[in-house]
Parts: sequence; C-alpha cells; structure tokens
Amino acid sequence: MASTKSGRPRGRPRRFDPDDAVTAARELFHARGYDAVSVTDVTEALGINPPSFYAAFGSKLGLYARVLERYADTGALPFADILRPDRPVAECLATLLEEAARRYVADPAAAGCMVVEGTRCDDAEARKAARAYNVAAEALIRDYVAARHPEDAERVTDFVATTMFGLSAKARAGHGFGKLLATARLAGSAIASALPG
Amino acid sequence: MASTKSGRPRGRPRRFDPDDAVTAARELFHARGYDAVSVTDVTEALGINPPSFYAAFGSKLGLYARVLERYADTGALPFADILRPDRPVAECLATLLEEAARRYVADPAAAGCMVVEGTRCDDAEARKAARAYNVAAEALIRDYVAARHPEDAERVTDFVATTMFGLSAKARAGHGFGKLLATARLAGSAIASALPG
DNA sequence: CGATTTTTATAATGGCCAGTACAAAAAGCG
DNA sequence: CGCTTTTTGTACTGGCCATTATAAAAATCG
Repeated sequence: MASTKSGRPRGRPRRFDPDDAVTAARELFHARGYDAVSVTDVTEALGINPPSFYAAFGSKLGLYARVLERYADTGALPFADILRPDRPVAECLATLLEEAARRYVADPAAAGCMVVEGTRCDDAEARKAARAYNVAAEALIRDYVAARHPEDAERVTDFVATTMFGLSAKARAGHGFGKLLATARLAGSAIASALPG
Repeated sequence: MASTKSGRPRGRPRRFDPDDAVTAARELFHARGYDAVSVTDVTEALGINPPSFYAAFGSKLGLYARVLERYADTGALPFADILRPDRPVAECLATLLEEAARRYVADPAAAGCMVVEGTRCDDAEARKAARAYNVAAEALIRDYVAARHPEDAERVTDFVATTMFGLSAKARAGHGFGKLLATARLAGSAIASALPG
C-alpha cells in the first residue's frame, strides 16, 4: 500500500515551497504589520508571480491566517510551559511578562508580538483573525489564575494583558531589553502584592 | 490705528472655517487613526473640495500636525494639573493613570489616546510627529519623578508610559472604564511600592 | 468700471493596491 | 504519442490613494 508515497501530484510542479513562503511572509508581517505589507512585497520576497501566490493562499488574508497559525505553533510565548500549576501563580505570571520582554526584542527587525500588533491593524478581517488568537491566549491566562484565585482572575488577567500590549508597543518603539525587563518586573511586583499568598 | 480690525483680506472669501476643519479632522483621526483616514474622508466630512483642503493645510500630514497641536492644547491629559509638587509622587502617578483610563473611554467613537495611537501608524512622518508629542509627555513625567526620586525616574516613567500604551490599546479593543480603571489601580499600587516613602 | 487677489469647482494625474484573464509550460496518465 | 491536470509568466483590471492643473467665481482696490 505505497499510495501516499511521494507520487508526484499530477500537473506542472510548483517552483516554490508554500511552507517556506509562510516563513518568509511571517518575517514580513511581523516586521511591518499586516497593513504595511503588500502582496507585491510578498511575491517579490518569494520570487514568484501573483497568480502563483493566489493559487496557493487565496488572498492576502489567507496567507496571514497561515502565518498566524504558524506563529501560534512555534513563535509565540509557551504559555503551557510558563504557567505551572506547581508554582505560585504570581511568580509564573511575572515570568510570563519577563519572557514576553525577552521575546519582543529578540529579533530587532520584528519587535513586539505579531498577534498583539495584528489586533490593531486597519483591515477588519485580519484584525478579527489576530484577535481570535489573542482572546485564546488571554483565556489561557484567565483560566490559569482562576484555578487558584478565582476572585482575582479577571482583574489580574486584564492587568497582565494590558502590560503585554504595552511591552509590545514599547518594543516596537525601540525600547531595549533592559527597559522592557524593568517594566515587566515592576508589573510582576504588582501582581505579587495583589494575589494573596 | 484700526489696522488689524477685521478688514476682509482681499480675494474671494473662504467658504469654510479652518479651525472647524481641524476640529472635524481631529474626530476622524482620533476615531480611525492616521492611516485609515483618507483626504477624501476629510474633504467629504467638511463639504469642501481637494484644492481648498490643500490650499489651507498643504497636505494630509500638514493637517495632522495641526490636529496634534490642537489635541495637545485641549484634548490631552492635563499633566501639569495632575503631577503636583505638593503631593506624593506615587499618588499623582496613580491619578495620572486613572485619569488616562477615564479619558481613553470618554468618547466611545474615539477610544484611546490620539498621540499614543499616532506613534504606531504606518506613515513615517506622521509617526515622527506623534512621537514628538509622546516624547515630550514622557519627559514631563520623568522630570516630575526625578525631582524627588532621581534613582527611580527612568524605571518608573517607563512603567507608567508602558501602562498608558497598554490602556490606550485596550480602550481601542473595547475594554470599558471598569476594566481600565482596575488595571490603572493595580499599576498604581506597583508604583507606590516601588517609590520609597 | 477694470485690475488684482484669493478661493472655488471640475476634472484629471500618476502610483500603488488586491486580485485576475489568458495562454503557454511542465508534469503524469493511458 | 496525445490527453488531462496544474502551475507558470505576462499583462491587465478597476479602485482608491494623495495631490494638482486649469479656469471660473467672488471678493477688494484704485
């Protein structure tokens, strides 16, 4: 039963790898944001022509959806690793903010969080797509806090999320790791004093 | 010497008041941001034609500069009133954040801070213009803190500014006053515990 | 009145945008 | 080989963008 073996599909073979294209597009979208990246930017970066692009991804929004998916899988904060049930909630939330500070400046050409920045773009549908990921991430935080501090989950989650938005914005404004980390730590201290225990 | 008396200038009179135009444009820019407002949007809102617009303001950027100027004079946070030398620094900074929360949701059609949001637009020159006002505002905060807490001025100012960016973003994302105020208060508590005294 | 000054309205400019029509090219299938 | 399938490259579309050329209109000045 060697049916899924790489029997070549049928027609003329693709000259580019869609996965590589998603990777390249992710860099562009992360660096400049959805609005500021044109389809021409993408096709030129990939060395392909518009029809190849539209055949593979359907639309600029379709590509962005793929990029967000990839980002959530590999590029975003590892919430599950950081929000540990065996450690104090406040400590893990502080770690989350510090790790955000680290990642937001890790690539100087693509500062900030791609999802957070995506929630602020001018295209309604792209914004909605990014917001879905952002809402999911905040839900993870809220559920994590609520497990041990149900009374404080909403307030603390809003504070953490707001701080992350601020950190992403300041990373894009050119703040370095030192400044971001100091802010993250100050925010962390607020969480520690807000959560009993 | 009645020379500056309203002797009408000379040529055909204007059909619109440039000051009213700045007011209308301010609402548009605050509501949608620089990138998402077209010159056509402005001229249609004013009921004028493009040449009248360009004769009065020179360019879209020229109008935006006028709008920012107006905003700084009348629409922005009254830093001088809030940052009082006769009160504890931490208390005044907390008040600043709470007042920001209040103003950022005061007009549901134009949430957030127009200057903060302007620093994030895709036009390089408009961004620069907005950043100049933002830098000036942060310098006011920094100088205020440094007068009594020079060691902490940088760190605390970065934290306050980052929180304001977060509050503005969350206001635009639809957060109401309650959520924003809770976040501002939590941030305020962090400042209080960071500043000695 | 006639000359000058300024703003007006109409209509257009070139550029970039996302997206596409079309036919040739490159592969597998029988 | 001829047929089918898919991707390719070229060239284009209509729409929106900021901005402007042109000339008529509306005022003051002498």
